[in-house]
Amino acid sequence: MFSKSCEYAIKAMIFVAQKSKEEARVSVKEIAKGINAPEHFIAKILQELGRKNLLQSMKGPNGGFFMEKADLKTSLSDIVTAIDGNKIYNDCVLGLKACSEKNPCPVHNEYKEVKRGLIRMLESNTISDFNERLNSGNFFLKNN
Amino acid sequence: MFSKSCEYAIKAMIFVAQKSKEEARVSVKEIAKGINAPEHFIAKILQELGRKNLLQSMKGPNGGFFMEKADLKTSLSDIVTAIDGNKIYNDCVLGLKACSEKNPCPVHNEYKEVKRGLIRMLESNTISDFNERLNSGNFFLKNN
DNA sequence: AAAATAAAAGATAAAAAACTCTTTTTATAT
DNA sequence: ATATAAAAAGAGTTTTTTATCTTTTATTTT
Repeated sequence: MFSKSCEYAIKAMIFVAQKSKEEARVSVKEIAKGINAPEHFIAKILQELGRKNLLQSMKGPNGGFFMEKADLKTSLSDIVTAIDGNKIYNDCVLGLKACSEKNPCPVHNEYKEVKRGLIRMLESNTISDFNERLNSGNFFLKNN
Repeated sequence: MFSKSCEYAIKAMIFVAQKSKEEARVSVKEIAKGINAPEHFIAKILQELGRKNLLQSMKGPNGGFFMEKADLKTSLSDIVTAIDGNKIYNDCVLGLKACSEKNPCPVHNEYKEVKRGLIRMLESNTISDFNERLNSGNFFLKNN
């Protein structure tokens, strides 16, 4: 569904959001540990998320990654698009370049419904939604 | 969504089904050309589909791939599972091994609905459905 | 100003996926 | 029987993705 990078990105965004409640900054090391991701790899992803302005960062002592209030409005779709591009929106399930509404592949119409549901899900779920869920204690991000 | 191999597999299955209406056998070369797939690569995939008994093959002159009536009942799900395994059924969207109904990740419940739709789609669409659609002339498999 | 800390950037390495080439096996036709 | 055709199998190669290591730049603290 998503690339590994994208999975990490989503987890990292949620993790940073959780941690930056009390104005704290989170280092790459903490994030990597917190979401079981390879440190230097997640660093690259965080850089990209920063470039795309989905979260903020500061260098130097007491630096790290953090979120402003606006960043909490980021949707899953924003993250997925930032890291994996918009192939979920555009590409044919069978990888046919010519596939379209007017020239549909045999799976097109059936997949359209699934895709609609997926996109709706991606666009309606935001980081602050996830935050609330985690705060409730009924959801988890840890892998073990 | 699916691996490249899996996309090819689906296209190949549909292509062979189309061609084996009149008892004909189709060579790897024809299939490769017909679905714009690299010849030796699709050959491997066809081998695997054969091993899993989703289609039939014969060696030698006038040999090639073909389908028996029963093979037309193959669902998209059968093909996807044969090539990509059942990660669509089992894996967490965020790649969390510990994610489950009892221990859900923040995306779990929302994704569950999407997944349900996807699986329904995969299981209810068969090769013969695609065949009929292609026969109607309103659907296409060619890439250009 | 100097030392320390942490992200940014760049370069390299390992693993997986996609693709290619060669040889072997099996069936058919002559 | 022999030659031929086509898949099966095996052994690479290339490309992409994932992961690691090193150097540079920015910020803070002393």
